[in-house]
Amino acid sequence: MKLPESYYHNPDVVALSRDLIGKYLFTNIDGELTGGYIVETEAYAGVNDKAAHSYGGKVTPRTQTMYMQGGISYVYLCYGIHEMFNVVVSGEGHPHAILIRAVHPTDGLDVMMLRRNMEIVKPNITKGPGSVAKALGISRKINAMTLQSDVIWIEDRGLTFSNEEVAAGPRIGVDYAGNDALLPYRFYVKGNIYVSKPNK
DNA sequence: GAGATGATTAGCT
DNA sequence: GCTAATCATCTCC
Repeated sequence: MKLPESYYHNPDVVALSRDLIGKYLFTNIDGELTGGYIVETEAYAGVNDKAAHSYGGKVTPRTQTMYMQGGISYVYLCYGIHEMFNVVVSGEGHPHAILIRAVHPTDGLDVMMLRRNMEIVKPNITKGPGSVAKALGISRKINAMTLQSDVIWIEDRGLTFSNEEVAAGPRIGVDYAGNDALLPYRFYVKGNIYVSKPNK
């Protein structure tokens, strides 16, 4: 049921971001299975996107992961506190990535609560990219890991959302990117309680 | 080797 | 709504 390697080789990162809505993301870290279906994504489109780390074809020890063959993870630390999980897509040399911003949890809720230091399940348990990574146990240790592994993977369980249920809009937290900050590269399920920020 | 900064979040007002 | 927390990474010297 895992999405095949070829799924990630699509060079149209924006179309894939839309398609990932409703897919199931799972991790099996330290023997604890956690996961749920994706309700919010953002596309980061290669060398021409000012908001992407890879803008202008920049390659550094951190960003080299984005240039690898699609179908792997890209995990990195932001603000010294939050780790973010991205899916690398397209082919080698094309630094396209999709940031997973929110997940609707279905499995391992108790484990997520422990990781998040929560007593009860609240919507913000997997709301926002930093929260998703923490709840699912994602860390930089699994940077550049293939999504065909048994540690982290994405499944298609036949869940789909219609175009009426999915909205597109500008990305969050990329105001510095000038005109590119306005691109409708963010996709989310309207009204879902796990979606961050504007939600209508 | 030092200085600036960010795909953010939580907690308080 | 506002702001502190907090550090790997990048950019120059």
